[in-house]
Amino acid sequence: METLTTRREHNKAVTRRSLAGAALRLAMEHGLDGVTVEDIADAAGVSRRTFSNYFTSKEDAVLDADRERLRALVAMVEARPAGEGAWQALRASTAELYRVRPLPDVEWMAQLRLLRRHPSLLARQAGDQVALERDLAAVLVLREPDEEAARLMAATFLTTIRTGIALWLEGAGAQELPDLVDRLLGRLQVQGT
Amino acid sequence: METLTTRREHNKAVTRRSLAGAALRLAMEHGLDGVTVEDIADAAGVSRRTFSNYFTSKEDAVLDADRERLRALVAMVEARPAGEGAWQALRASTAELYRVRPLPDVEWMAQLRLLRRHPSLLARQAGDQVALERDLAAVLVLREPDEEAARLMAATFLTTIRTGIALWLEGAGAQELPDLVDRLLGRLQVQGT
DNA sequence: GCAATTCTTGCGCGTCGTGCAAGTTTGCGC
DNA sequence: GCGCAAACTTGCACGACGCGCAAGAATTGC
Repeated sequence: METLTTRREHNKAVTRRSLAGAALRLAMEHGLDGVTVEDIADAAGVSRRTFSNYFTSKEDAVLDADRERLRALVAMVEARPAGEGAWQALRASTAELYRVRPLPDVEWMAQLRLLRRHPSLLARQAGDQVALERDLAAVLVLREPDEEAARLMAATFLTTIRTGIALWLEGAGAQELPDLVDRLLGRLQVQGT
Repeated sequence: METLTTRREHNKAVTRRSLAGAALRLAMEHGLDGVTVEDIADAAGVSRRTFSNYFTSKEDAVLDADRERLRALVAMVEARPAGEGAWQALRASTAELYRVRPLPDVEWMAQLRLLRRHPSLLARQAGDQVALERDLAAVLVLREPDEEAARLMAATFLTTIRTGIALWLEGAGAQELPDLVDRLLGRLQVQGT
């Protein structure tokens, strides 16, 4: 059993996962405001100072998995067949994401729901997405040469994802999230060129 | 010259405007990180504690005018002719907003540009918009009965506004912001029902 | 004018983010 | 293995922040 990467990178990845995991777990258990950075650091077995070396805030840590998911999505879009149109590539990648990396079990999601209502998390999530818009647009521009259109697509696409999650969290959750998101994506049309 | 509202409401409004104005001015002058809440409070002639009675953070205060603008926009959408479709009402209201409340002068905007690059402001702005999505969707639902579609429209509309501003800030600013935003809105189509 | 409501202020406390410097771990060439 | 350099962790210290609380000041309505 060898580490594929160097020991350093491996250790860092472990610490990061440990911190993000502890942040999410503790926040779901005690509420976001019921947890301090120190609690998270303790649970991960590192100092408060080290926490700050990885994340700038609790919110940052809690949403780490989310960001990682989105980055994976961008990579999937990039890997779609060359001929495929921009919006189609986005839709297909989204479906692929839910297939390849399904959501955790139901009661876990139930707790996550409560957590996600927290305003500072919503704000942070929105901010993260804004930061990703450029990267996504850069990938899209290969399929949609008009930069303005690519940028608009990236932004509205990410917002649609977020809206889908929001609706799903608000609703009884009767329907599956992937179906809901796909339906929303189908309603949207961004004209290029 | 009588105050139209009660003295209390008037005083509060004055203090709020004073704080928000000082926050924006000082932030443009020294950068967001170069200003403390205390600085802002001093400039507005109130205590640090009182600042917190109005705003929860610097970012909150700096973006106050922005939020107010958006709330005015929602009111405009509500006031559009009854027969008008949802998206059309949004587009028309946006144009109206730029007509009724034009942007301040050029050099003021130039400084604002620098300020707006600050990540914590972008995040906060995005968060503010998310908070407004519900209100906007509630107004839209009169014109677009499908709640899901109304919500999606609200979200993508606000994102388009934000994207327009972002593109405008990044670009040389050669074109007028209202034109840019309107063009983006024209590219987008949200299917109802 | 007076009592009730609302707003301001100062104080205190726990938390947060970060620069810094000392200590520890890891990587790598020899 | 050995030892040096780079990278990472940690504790410390500091300014700043957000907010609960209670006392004082302003405003309201009667």
